[in-house]
Amino acid sequence: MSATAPPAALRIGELARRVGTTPRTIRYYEELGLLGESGDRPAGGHRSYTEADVTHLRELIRLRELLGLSLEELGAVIEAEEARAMLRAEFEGGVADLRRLREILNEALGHLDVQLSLVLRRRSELAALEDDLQRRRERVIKRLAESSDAAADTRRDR
Amino acid sequence: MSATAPPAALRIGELARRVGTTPRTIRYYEELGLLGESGDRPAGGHRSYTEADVTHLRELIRLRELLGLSLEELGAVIEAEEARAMLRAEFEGGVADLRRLREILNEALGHLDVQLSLVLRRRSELAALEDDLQRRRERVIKRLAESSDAAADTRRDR
DNA sequence: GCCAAACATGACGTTTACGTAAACTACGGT
DNA sequence: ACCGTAGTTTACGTAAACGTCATGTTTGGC
Repeated sequence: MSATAPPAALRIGELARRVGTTPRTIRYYEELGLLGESGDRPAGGHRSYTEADVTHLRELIRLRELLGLSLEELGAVIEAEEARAMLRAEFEGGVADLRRLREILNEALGHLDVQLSLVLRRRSELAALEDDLQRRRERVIKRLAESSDAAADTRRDR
Repeated sequence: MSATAPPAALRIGELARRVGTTPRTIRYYEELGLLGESGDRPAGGHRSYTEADVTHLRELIRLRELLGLSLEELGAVIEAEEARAMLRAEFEGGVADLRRLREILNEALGHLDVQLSLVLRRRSELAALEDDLQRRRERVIKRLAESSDAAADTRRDR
């Protein structure tokens, strides 16, 4: 009996269903290097994924959709995740030196900051758009009110 | 001398430069029906645009980029602008009836609301993403601090 | 050990959103 | 009237991001 429940390995179809995409897309992303090559696979054997892969892939899709990044840009951006994986891998089998740890953490921090800056820019652009739309909406409403007044005048006049 | 300054007609190259795109793209958009067909053109004659077209095209590009809409979806969404144009056209040559006016205004309002709802959804999704990133950032920073403490311990121990 | 369902691996097809080249034409200035 | 620059149409090309077979292989269950 293990202390933590087994990760319950997923196959590509399940993973696809879980994140709302298709197996083909997942293989494509792997081909582009956006998803770790699933370690060692018997060459022809089925790909196997963990719960962590689910969140990772969801994250990829989220960045793609919300920031409008191309898959290539995405690859450049998500090296933060790789740093995290690297960290986990290095500490999996025992202790590692602190110097290396802080190196990795700093790298991850840099990548997170890049992503945050992208998000902030988008956010402000969206806010500007929203303001414009809101202003236009007000103007339309004002004109509707005016037209209503005019109609009232007409009724009064006749 | 006219009361208002002449609209200073633009040709396709200038328009493209102004909005940061290419003539090809503009013709393509026209082909898809996203840009009014420039009224009557001598069949082979140059396309002519006004300052209003500049803002209109900018708006299209903005919606496309920020909301991640396909050109087809865009076409469905921007009928608000067409309503506005219709209104302007109908009132250009004189008076029109109030019933029709309010009809058009209500239509425009509906389309604006659709756009606003799209923007709001995006906005909240982006906010969620930002929160996640921020949280992760905090965690990394905390771990960096911890590693700094550990380093201090090491120095003290030796 | 067998079998159906799911997966693997090419390879080619498809859609979207334009780019690019060719051959011809229109416009504005001198 | 001429001429260079920019524009027109038509058509084919293309990069990105997958979809869609076809064919063979794995896996989990009985």
